[in-house]
Amino acid sequence: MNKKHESASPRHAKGEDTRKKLVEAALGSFQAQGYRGTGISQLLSESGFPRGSLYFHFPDGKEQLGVAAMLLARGEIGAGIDTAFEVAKNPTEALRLIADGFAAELETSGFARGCPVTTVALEAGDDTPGLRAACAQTYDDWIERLTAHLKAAGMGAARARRLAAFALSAIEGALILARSRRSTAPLYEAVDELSLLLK
Amino acid sequence: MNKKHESASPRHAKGEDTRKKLVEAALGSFQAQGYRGTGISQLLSESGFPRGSLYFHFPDGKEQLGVAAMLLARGEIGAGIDTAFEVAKNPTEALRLIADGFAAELETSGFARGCPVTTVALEAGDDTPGLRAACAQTYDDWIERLTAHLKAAGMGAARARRLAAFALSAIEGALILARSRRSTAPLYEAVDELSLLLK
DNA sequence: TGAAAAATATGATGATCGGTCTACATATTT
DNA sequence: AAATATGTAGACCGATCATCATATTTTTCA
Repeated sequence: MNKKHESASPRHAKGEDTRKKLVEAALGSFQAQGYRGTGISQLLSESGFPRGSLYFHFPDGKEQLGVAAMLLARGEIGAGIDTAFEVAKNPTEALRLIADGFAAELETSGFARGCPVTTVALEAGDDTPGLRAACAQTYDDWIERLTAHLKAAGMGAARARRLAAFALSAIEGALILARSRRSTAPLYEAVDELSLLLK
Repeated sequence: MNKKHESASPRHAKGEDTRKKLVEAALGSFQAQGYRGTGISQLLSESGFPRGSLYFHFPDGKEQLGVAAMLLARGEIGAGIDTAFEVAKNPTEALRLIADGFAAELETSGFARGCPVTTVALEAGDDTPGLRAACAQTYDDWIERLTAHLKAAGMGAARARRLAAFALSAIEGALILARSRRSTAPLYEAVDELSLLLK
């Protein structure tokens, strides 16, 4: 009768589960419609949870939910970066794999879902300082990962850090153009140009 | 008593003047706070116009105002691109001048104002198709201008178009990182890396 | 000039939706 | 059995955008 003991992951209390689903739903909607473009009510009706559940898990409301969503995005895309560099033979190929991931996201969503962080970062102003900080930390985390991988590929530390930041800039910008033009071409063109610098 | 005759610019009907001021106020607020983050009421109280005036000049409401703002941004930044390439000796220097412009905008606003189009473009979804189109056209316009200038500098047509799009990607992405980290460094680093490709 | 017509300005109003909070019910743990 | 964790329901207030009927100004043209 007790369901808790048959759970596959005993560490997962039931509450953690609804919390996780809320964050996932939030990330998906934020990514496609933006932070302000996503209403709490919409989020709840989509995920099926009642209103109060959200405010139990996120007493500080929408912004706290946004921060959690950014944290999730950081981990997901960060892991994507790591595996891309592990699988690929060289940095150029790794960037191409990363581009593949974003391209798939764009195409399966009708070019609605670009970078989940950028979408939110541009909306986060002084009124949502926590959200703003979470976005900034996410970018920093990705740059650090990229830097580490470039160094591991034999690049000098200073050059690696610089190229890592530039690669992120270029890819983020290409994602915006790609979304706007409804084409993944800018993404792959950016990778091609970046590969010229990866020598 | 009649004020109309002492106007310095006889071509400017009075109505056009308030329309222009509304668009300028809108662009400024959209750039700093985003499209959805900017309320009509806020816009009106800032510019001092009554509510009805806006809906007289923009019967389709906020979205039409947004489209007009994007058109203004297109012209302003487009002109900035042109003059940068006219003044500069080479494309690298031109990009640096363009970066200077964005850097000044960032710093005078406490890193609140990045690219006015990107801020809006990521918020424009299927619910605001006109706004989305206006953003896309603006990017296209800028890429065309950049392409023309690169070709004028002796670059092949295909390479020019490709580099133009990549340069825009890189600068737009750098603007996002710059805003997020509250530093203009990513902007100039992007220009430095781009200059390596401009040979 | 002067009166009709068009253009523009005005602000009260409404319907909707936003995020937040409170009070209570149920489940789970101690 | 007591205590805590979580789920549920609905009411709240403020802000949002859009609309309207009505002034006022500007233009037209007889």
